[in-house]
Amino acid sequence: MDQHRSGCPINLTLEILGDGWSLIVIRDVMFGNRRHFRELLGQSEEGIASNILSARLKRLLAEGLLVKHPDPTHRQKSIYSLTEAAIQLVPLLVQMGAWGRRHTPVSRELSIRAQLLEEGGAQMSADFMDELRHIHLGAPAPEKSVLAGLQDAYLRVVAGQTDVGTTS
Amino acid sequence: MDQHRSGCPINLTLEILGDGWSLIVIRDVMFGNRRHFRELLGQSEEGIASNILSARLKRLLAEGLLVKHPDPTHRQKSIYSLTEAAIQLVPLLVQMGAWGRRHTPVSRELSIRAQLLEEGGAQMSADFMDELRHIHLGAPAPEKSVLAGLQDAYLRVVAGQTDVGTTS
DNA sequence: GAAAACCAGTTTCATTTTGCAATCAGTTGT
DNA sequence: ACAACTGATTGCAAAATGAAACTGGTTTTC
Repeated sequence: MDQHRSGCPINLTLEILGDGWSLIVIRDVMFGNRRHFRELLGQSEEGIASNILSARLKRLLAEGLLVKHPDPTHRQKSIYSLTEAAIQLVPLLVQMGAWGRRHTPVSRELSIRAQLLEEGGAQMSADFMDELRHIHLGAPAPEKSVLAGLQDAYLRVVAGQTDVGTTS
Repeated sequence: MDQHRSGCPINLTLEILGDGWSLIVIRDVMFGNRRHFRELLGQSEEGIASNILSARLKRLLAEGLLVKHPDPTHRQKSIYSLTEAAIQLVPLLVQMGAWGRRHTPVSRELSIRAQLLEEGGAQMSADFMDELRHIHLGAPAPEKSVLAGLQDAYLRVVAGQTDVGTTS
């Protein structure tokens, strides 16, 4: 947090998230529920290097988008959690997914979640954010799990079924 | 366009726009209606360097987010226009502005546009996109100009009036 | 209780990208 | 002819990235 290029909200958001990896990390914590260093390192589609992941986690902690807690089951492990600021990135990520689905060569398996979130509209995003507040901030659990529904749809697509999301 | 890291829509969007300057350039073309190299170079709040601007314009042309036309008034000048793909970034930029306004130290003058677009909702974004299609793609002109409204509000804030956007 | 596997990073080093200032050649106005 | 302006390019130092090996510690396995 030295000096800012300008006070424009788009610029300031870009100064925090405007690189190739920060939002990937947040995406994996948010949608993949990856909470440890090794989970983020190994199970990522994109294959982030350990030094880059380390640097990004450090920066996201400093920027207040993530919080680190010790893991009771393993003295060396830390559990990374989203903060409210990161949870409020949901609509932005939904828009990124929607744009990517329309203008880039996405794969079907990896875009089904984006499709469902786009079709689910603001209500679904709000429900998802409530669920994230439960998972990461300890808020009361919502009745239904958006995340489970997204994961179900993903697994169905991976399994080869193609009639997902067609609101017939 | 060599190899992609993954087929995830968020990742693919990040591969195109995940740097500190690309969205700044698009923002200036979109909201500031800067259409020439020099306009983008000199009148930007953030002070982009000429080699970076040159590289970014080249990449945005290659990615299909901008299009370049010769300027009839000057043989060396080019007019940069947004493509439909870039115009569809409006909701994303609105979300970036909304998040930035909530979680970064924005300045009042530079965030009034973001505030109005956020308050205007999906309808205002759609109207704005129609206006951009008129300006950049030659589509028929809409009745009312969103851009003029945003600029008005900006100038009112700069002039010192503080009762803008308070939906009393 | 020793060995193996796992953990969160760090170190090293080559390559690439940025940031900044100076420069460039072509174009236009005077 | 000449100065100002056009969209860039060049040179160079600093920073960021990427891949792999490595570290110090922890837990599991045999």
